[in-house]
Parts: sequence; C-alpha cells; structure tokens
Amino acid sequence: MKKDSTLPPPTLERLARLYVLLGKLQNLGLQAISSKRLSELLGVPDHTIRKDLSFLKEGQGIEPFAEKEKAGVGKPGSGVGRGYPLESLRLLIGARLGLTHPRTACLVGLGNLGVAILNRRIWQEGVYRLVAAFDLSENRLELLSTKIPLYHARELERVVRNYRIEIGILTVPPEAAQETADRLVHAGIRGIINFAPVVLTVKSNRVVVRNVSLAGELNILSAYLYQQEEETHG
Amino acid sequence: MKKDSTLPPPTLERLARLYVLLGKLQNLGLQAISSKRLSELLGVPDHTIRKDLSFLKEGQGIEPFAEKEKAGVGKPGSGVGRGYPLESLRLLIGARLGLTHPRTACLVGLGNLGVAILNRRIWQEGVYRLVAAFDLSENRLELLSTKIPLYHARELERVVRNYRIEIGILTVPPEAAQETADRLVHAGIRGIINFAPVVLTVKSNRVVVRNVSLAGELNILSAYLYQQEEETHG
DNA sequence: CAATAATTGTGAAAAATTTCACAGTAAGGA
DNA sequence: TCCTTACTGTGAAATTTTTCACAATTATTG
Repeated sequence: MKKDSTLPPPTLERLARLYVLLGKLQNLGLQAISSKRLSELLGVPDHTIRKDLSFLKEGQGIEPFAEKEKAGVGKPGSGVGRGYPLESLRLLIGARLGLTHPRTACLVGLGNLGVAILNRRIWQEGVYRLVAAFDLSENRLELLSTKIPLYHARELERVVRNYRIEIGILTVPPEAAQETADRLVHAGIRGIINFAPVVLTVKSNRVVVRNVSLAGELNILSAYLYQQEEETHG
Repeated sequence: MKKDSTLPPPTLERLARLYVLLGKLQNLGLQAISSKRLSELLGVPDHTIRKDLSFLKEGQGIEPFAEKEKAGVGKPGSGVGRGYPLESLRLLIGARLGLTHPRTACLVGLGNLGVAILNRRIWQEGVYRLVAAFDLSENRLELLSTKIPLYHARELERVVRNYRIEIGILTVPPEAAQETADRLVHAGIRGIINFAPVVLTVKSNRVVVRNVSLAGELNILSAYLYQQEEETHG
C-alpha cells in the first residue's frame, strides 16, 4: 500500500487549481512568486499553500539521503527572484498530480454549452486531447467547423473504446444525461465531468465523477450571502 | 455573535446540492427518502447526510423547550413513507440556507456559454431571477430572442445599481473577465460565479466569488485518476 | 560586513470534520 | 401482541485539515 502517494483531497484540489494559475503567471512573463502573493491570487491562506507544497517532495529522492533532505522548492529571503520559481514549481506539481502525460477526452452534446467547450483554448495546449465530440443532430455535425473529429452519438461506444478515451465531458440535455453517462461507463470511460443539470448515478466506483452545477453554485453562493446577512444584523 | 447560524462550509455546500436533488426527486413524484438512498444518489456517506441534517434544527425553537427537544426531521422505522419527507425537508433546508426569498442575478457575456445559461430552465423556477443580460455586440443583442431583458455592456453599472442585482454570472472572454468583475464589484454586486478561464482577484472580502473552471476540473479529475493508477500497480 | 527584510519549511498544537456505534422509534407481519 | 426490520439522531471517538510560530535562509541596504 503506497499510502504516501495519496494527497489529502483538499490539497489535491488546491494544487490542481494552483497548477492552472502558475501557467497563467508564466504566460505573463513572471519568473518567481511568493506564497503570500499566491495566497492573494487564490484566496487561500499563505501557510496553507506552503503546507500543500510540502507534500511535493515526499518520496522524491529514491535513496534516503539522510542529509541535505531539506531541499525545498522555494527560495527564502528577500529581493527579486525569491519565492517559488514558476517553471520548476509547475513541473513538480504536474508530476505529482500526474499531469505530465496527456489525457484523452471526448465531448458529448454540441448545444451552445458543448460548442463553447469545443472552442476552448485548452485543447490547443497539449495537456488534454479532445479526440472526439458527439451529437445527435447530423445537421449540427455538418454545420460546425472545427479541427476536432465529430461523430454521431450512435458511434459513442465504438469511438470511446477505439481511442481508449479516458474522460467524458457531458453537455447533453438533462433528459439524456443519465443514459449517456451509462453508455460512457459501459464503454470504459474513467472519469466524467457533468455539466448537465442532473445528479448522475454511476455504479462503478472506478469512475470518477465531477458535477458542475449552476443551480448548486447559485445555492452555495446564496447561502454564503445569507450567512453574511445574518452576521451583519440580528 | 450569532455563531450558531454559520454552518460548517462542507455541510453548507452539501446541503446546497442536496436541495437541488430534493427538488428533482419531488418532481419525480416521490414523497419520502432515506439517508441511505440519498447517500447513493449524492455519493456522500449516509451518516454524513444525517449529521448535516442535524444542523437544521439548531435554534429552531426560540424558547428553550427543555423537553421534546428532539423533534427530528425524519421518521425512523421501516415501511413506506419512512425516512425524510421530501417536501418538509426541502423547505427546512431552504430556510436554513436562505433560499426562500428570490435572489436577483445578471449574466455578462452572451457567447455560446452565456446563451446556454440564458436558456436554462432554472430562471423559470422562481428561486432566481435573471433580470438582465449584457453583451458588447449590438448585433448579438438584436438577434437573440428571449424574455430576459438584454443590455449593452456599457449599461452594466447603471442596471446593476438600479435593480440592486446581487449575483453576477461571468461568461465573458478571458481578456475581459477581470475588468468586468471589477465593474460588477464597483456597482455593488454581492457574489460572482465566474465561468471565464481566469483566476479573478476581488479585493472586497464582502463579495463571494465562485470559480467554475474546466481546466481546474480536468486537472482534479486527472489527479484522482493518477492516484487510482498508482494504487493499482506499484 | 553587519544588520535588515522577506521569505520558506515544518513540527506541533488547535480546530474542524467525519466516522462510529448504538439507543430509540415505528411500521408491518407472524 | 410481539417480533423483526429499517430507519433516524447524536454524543463521543477518530481522523483529517488547518493554523501557528519560529528557526533557517539569503538578497539588499547602510
């Protein structure tokens, strides 16, 4: 049991977002950044960021170098260039989260939301490969102009199997969501990001599901606002 | 300090999602449901659900009824109708999260994603009122056919102020996201749901921000998959 | 070159959250 | 009526996660 290799879920999720942020900062031409600055950008306390980062060096050295163990990622001290070097930090997080080799994904449902996702720049960046997109409407498939290969939904299982697609992004109408998810799972998908406004049930506990729900977000936001209101007055 | 009124954040977020689920189950004509069944549907352990629900009755009785205090929400025992009555449970959660009076929202950016959100059924359900949608393109504004009032982006501040809009949903291109957020905050918005692929910085800590990020979700999913892979082999 | 300022890294303490385990409750059947 | 079954509700224990506090480190300034 390589228990060491599993990160605390909150840490994993923060690192995953930090990874995205670091990429953007790099594109801005920045070289290094402090935990304090990251803290402001991410809305997470600086000590939490440092603690999260401390998980990166577990099991890095294969041999137990008794001394010099303390090789941290960041450079202490004041002045320019102090803090965490963007590039190497990003690389390290990527390695720890398994973001180094590209994953294959497919998109199911080419309504407005699907097309929005189809056109995202992320597919040009090389970390994720959108190798297929599906829709029921032949018309829709013909009208869309894109480099991503488009298929009719009836081809779903075949294509997912053939290309060993790992991640499915669900942007179908709510009525179709559960059935589509079942088909994806049946075809061997490993993870689903669900944008349809339904609560998916997936039997297999090998499949990771992330629900992205506008209604959920609205409710969470409202609840926080309500708590603010309570605090302020009675 | 009404400390009792703030829920633990994980509980708050689970209840917010549970609220959505309960609505859907009600539409299915169901009357009651057990924590076990909810557990399967939500992917959250049943005891966690029961614990979350136990926060609902804090401070319900204004007078400290020393006896009969234990008035729970759900009905124990076997047979049909046991478990939590859908309707009253949903009402109770709604009351606790402040979901009883409708909140006003606006949508900024009418690209594919914006239009997808514009057309969601949630705006017909009465809990949230989408009172305005904005875009830069006059053309776009004319072409769209919807009951939601559409405005040119230059009207943003005026409309947000006038209607005292509480929640802003950001679906603008990444380049415009930060500036738009600043304008919303300046106009007195209280919460932002950001769908643009940027990390927003909002100074005011009175404004609640929820970032919905495809890249983030993909990274989180991949990281979980990677951990699975690690577990399986060496 | 010494003092200063800004920053990391981390054990240990504190706080928050989840899990456990079981007493209590009520329907339905024997 | 009494037993069985299927639930809830919850203190207390266990676990996880966050926070704290400070020693260690290094560019920069006086």
